[in-house]
Amino acid sequence: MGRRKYGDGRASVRIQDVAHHAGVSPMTVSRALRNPEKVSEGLRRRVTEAVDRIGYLPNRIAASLSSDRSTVVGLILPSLRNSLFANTVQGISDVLHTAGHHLMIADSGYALAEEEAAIQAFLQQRVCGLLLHNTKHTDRTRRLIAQAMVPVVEIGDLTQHPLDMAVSYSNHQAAKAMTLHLAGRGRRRIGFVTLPLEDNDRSLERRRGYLAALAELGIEADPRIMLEMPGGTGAGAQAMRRLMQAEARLDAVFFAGDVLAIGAMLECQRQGWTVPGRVAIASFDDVDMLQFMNPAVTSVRIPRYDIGRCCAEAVLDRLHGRACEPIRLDLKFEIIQRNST
Amino acid sequence: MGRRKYGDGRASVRIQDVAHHAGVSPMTVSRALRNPEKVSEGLRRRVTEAVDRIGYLPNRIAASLSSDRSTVVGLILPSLRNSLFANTVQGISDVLHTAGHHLMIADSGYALAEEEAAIQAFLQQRVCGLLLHNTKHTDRTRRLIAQAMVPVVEIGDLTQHPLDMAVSYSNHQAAKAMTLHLAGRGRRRIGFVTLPLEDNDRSLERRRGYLAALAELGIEADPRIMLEMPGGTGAGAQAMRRLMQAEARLDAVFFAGDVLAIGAMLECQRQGWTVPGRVAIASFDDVDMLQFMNPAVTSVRIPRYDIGRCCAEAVLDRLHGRACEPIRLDLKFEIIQRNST
DNA sequence: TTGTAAGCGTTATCAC
DNA sequence: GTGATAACGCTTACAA
Repeated sequence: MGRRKYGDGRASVRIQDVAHHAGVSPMTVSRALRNPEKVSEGLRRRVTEAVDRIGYLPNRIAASLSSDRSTVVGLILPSLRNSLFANTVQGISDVLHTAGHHLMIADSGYALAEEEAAIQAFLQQRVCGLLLHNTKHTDRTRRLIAQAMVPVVEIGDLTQHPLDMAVSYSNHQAAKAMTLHLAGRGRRRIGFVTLPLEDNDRSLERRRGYLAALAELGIEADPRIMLEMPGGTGAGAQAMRRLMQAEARLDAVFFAGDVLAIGAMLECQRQGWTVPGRVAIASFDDVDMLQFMNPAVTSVRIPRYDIGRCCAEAVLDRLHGRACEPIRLDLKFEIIQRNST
Repeated sequence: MGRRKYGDGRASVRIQDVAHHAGVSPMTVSRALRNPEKVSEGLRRRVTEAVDRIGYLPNRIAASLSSDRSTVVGLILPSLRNSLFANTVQGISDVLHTAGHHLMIADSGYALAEEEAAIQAFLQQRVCGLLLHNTKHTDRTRRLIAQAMVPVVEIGDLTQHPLDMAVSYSNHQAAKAMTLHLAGRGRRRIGFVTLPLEDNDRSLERRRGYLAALAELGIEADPRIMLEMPGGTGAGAQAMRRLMQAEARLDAVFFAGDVLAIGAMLECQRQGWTVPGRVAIASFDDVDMLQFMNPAVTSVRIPRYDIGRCCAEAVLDRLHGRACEPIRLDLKFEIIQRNST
């Protein structure tokens, strides 16, 4: 036996209620709402009137179960606090919204195991697509995704071997390009400050890019001027002090994170180290702030919003049967040169 | 007749498949997974083994439909780009994650009609709770929510008359307190720069707070030194110039938005207007950056992360039958005084 | 163009 | 402690 016994009262209005009020069958209601053109005008009007009168809100849970189609896309970021991701999220949201889809968000706290848990949870919610910032994953994550038959886009780095699709830019190339830019401005002793490397493919790729540039330039990498720091303005300031102390001939620092760079700039002001006279400063991720610093800071600009748009579109394309083969889309980057270099 | 005809193959493994493999009924599988203690140890193990072997992921869509219980909370923000909200989102996510719940996000683009549409969409998804940054809503929004029987928390301002619950701080009191602080530092001609006011209850409350403080101080409000600006560092800089031009005796400016204040600070540096000598600067929303400016900027600190935690907890409490009466929780604010005032 | 019947994968209920 | 059965509210497939 079922429930609905002691007037336990589910609150919500069902399609059948609309059908009664409009004097039609539930199927006609369903059609009138989803394919109005497939229903005669009279019925169509009676249905929409009934819907308005009794306040019917179609139950998408039931629709999803029945049709085996979901409209929810899952996004997993390392952190929700990072304002850089905000642009990407907005791009995703804009595209999904236009298509009548929805967005679920989780964060992995920069932990692979948490990413795995979040993916499992999303698959249980039967999301119709998965957007992952990470490109490094646990084995079980790979297995889950292989089984799931759901489009997946990795967006944090243009990895060589995506799980499925990749829409991003090359952290490696970007970091290399910026290092070469500094060299092009006559700098030779170029420090490098990275965010934590553990399980972070983006940070690792950026460091690799920096090292690749040095190799190409025939400059030997000097571990004393390569720092791994936590995030935050304070960490940037501290890094700046430590580098200046470690190497008197230091003539440039490349910060692989915007907040670090800002902290470093402010520290230079405090210490009276002129930029770029005494030392050049370059940043990754072109936040608004950098161009308003004094001097304005040279930076790698990443098309974060576009990455969001394109990864969402990649999922939708797959769902709609357009563009069925896995894509690997490079949205590039730009070196924005300003007065700090 | 149903489907499952020409081997159209829904991919996913069902509870029944687990049941077969474990040699038990589907109900036992369901119980073993949700209430392990209600199943004998032997069956429990057989079930978990079967689950692992065939890679079963419970279908939460079906579970939700059957049990009329969802684990998804919907959050609607004016924008996803604003990094201030990021802290709140993280707080929400942390709490929901711990409780095994999930988060859907949408943005209203600061438009009431979009908020309404997002709420309708979320209700169709049968979210178990709704978190709204806005406190101003369309009539239809109010009707939708009244019908929905879902816990709702408004988090952008501690409104006097919440739809249901409110977890926030008083924008009015905060702006008033900061204005009084400036007066307490001997300032009399205090400019005020706000973000767009239209349909934005937070901005309106902040301006009301500013005006209330002036009234209390017996200072007449001067429209020439009250500006409404779009967001961004550039707008802050521009506002600063216009205010200095409009009123030579200007001795303080209160920016009701952190990015505006930063832009203004940078402009003061460029123009050689000493802070706080020539003019004091105060900000709303204590972002990291403000304390690293030179001089560090006095600001209202809002407990954004805690607001996120508490609003999520309010929803969960209601769902679990704890704390059934509507709460209105004031998380307060702090005036962080620094060298700019 | 409209309606009927079956079934989506789970859980609530009751019987054993 | 375990299982059979009937829903949950919708859509697919097919018949009229």
